[in-house]
Formats: sequence, C-alpha cells, structure tokens
Amino acid sequence: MATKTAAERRDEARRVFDAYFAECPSRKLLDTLSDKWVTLLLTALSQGPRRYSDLSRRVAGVSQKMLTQTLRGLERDGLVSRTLTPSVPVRVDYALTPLGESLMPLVAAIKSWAEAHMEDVEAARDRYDAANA
Amino acid sequence: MATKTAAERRDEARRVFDAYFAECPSRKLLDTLSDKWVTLLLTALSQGPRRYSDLSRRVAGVSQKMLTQTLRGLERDGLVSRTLTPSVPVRVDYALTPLGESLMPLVAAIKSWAEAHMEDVEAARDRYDAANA
DNA sequence: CAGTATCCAGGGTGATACTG
DNA sequence: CAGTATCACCCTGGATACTG
Repeated sequence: MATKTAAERRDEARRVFDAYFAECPSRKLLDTLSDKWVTLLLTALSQGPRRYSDLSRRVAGVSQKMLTQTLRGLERDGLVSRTLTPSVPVRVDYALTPLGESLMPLVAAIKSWAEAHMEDVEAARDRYDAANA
Repeated sequence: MATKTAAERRDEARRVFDAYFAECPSRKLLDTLSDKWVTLLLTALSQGPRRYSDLSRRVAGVSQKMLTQTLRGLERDGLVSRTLTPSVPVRVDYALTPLGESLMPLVAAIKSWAEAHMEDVEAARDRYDAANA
C-alpha cells in the first residue's frame, strides 16, 4: 500500500485545511450572508414579521424550494423565528430574533460600502476590460 | 404562437428579476467577498505587498488556478494592483490599492460580528438539531 | 396556506499537464 | 517563477408535481 502516497498526502493536507477553514467564524458568517436569498429575506423581515406567502410575494423570483430551505436555515441559525398558528388554513409567521436583528447593522454597513464604492469597482472593471480588449 | 405563454411569462419575469438583482451594488459586493479565496488574499495583502509564490504559500490550500483566477478578479475590480518586474526569472508583486484598503474595515466588521455572535449561532444550531432529532 | 419530494441541467472548483 | 489550458466531477438550485 505504498502506491498513491503522494496523492494521499495532498488529499490529507486539503482535508486538514478545509476543516480548519470551515471552523473560521468569519467564513461561516460570509457563507450565510452570501447566500442569494438570505439578505433578501433578512431585509424583508427587518420591517416586521411576515407570513410565508407574503415573503414569497415580496421576494419575487424565489422558488418555493429555496424559500423554505433558506427560512429553515435561518431558523436553525437562530436568526429567524417561526410561529405556527394551527387555524384552518394554517398560518405561519416568520420574524427576526434579537440575534437576527443584531446582524442588520452589519448588513447596512455592507450596503453602505457598496453604495459608496461599487461605482469605482465598475469603473475599474471597464478600464481593465478596455485595456485587455 | 399562443402555446407556452404562461411558462414564457414566468421565464421573462425571472430574467427581469435576475437582471435587477444582478444590478444591486450590495449583491455584487457580497458576491465578491463571499468568494472562498478573496478575503483570504485580501487579508494576506493587508500586511503589505506579496509575490505570487508568497501568496500560494501563505494561503495554503489554494490551487494555482484559483490563485491566479482570484487575483485577476481582484485586479479587474481595482482592489489589488499587479506589478511585473521583467527580471530573470520574472517577479510579480501584488498589493492592495487604496480602494482595496478601504474595504478592510468592512472585512474587520464582519470578523468582529462573527467573533461576537457565531457562538450563539452554533448554540442555536445545536438546539435546533437536538429538537429535530 | 404552507409546505415536501424528486429529477435534472449548468457552473464553479480542483487535478493534471504544459509554457515563456 | 508565474502562469495557461483542458478535463471531469460535484453540488447548487430551478422546475415540476404532490400533500396535510
């Protein structure tokens, strides 16, 4: 079993790195925030509790699958609460938890930098593309 | 040509949404930051200029392809500068631009929130998983 | 109303090999 | 040293259909 030792060692190194990497709190946060629907839902919920169908309408373009999946993730992370009212038909309300609300200033900071500087980024892109035509 | 009108309308709606979505500055920023290697490289470069091979060593785990690809993207976005010294062998230095540096406080803010609250997120996850065993 | 289940295509990532 | 080129895999995420 001496064959493939080199490849195995590389794999091992990568697993170690990936494990370390996955442990990084900032990485986890970025992974969450960068999800296509997370910030959209968080922003929608920042204005108050919303029902499932409200969200699917407000966040136009989201599929049922992704809406449910994203909400489940946010609930699991303790950022959003899910309240079920067993009426007929059922009613489910989603709302930001305090933890979720504590995240909003950061979302605002991101928005702020983006609005202040993304134009520069665009311009840099155009310059780069023009230079490398 | 009346068939498939409903499906076509949905597609159209999605295209419109995607286009709008892609225009959002915050989204673009998040797309950039959430790239697996971007923050790692930015952080590495925040301590001063680095050569290509330095970066590949410092940011262990990155493949040549992704290192080059990510650096090209950052250069295109005007966040990083690339300086080629035509010696033998060639030498290439990468450094943060002022625009790139202006992004670092935001990266720090993300790190800060993550370090302050990701533990709560972890705890929430454990609770959720335990409840839904 | 608020989901769940299944299928499937496309893009992003890494491994590998080669070059000025 | 600092890349470029090609290929193959996996996983995300949308479409669709069904349910308490």
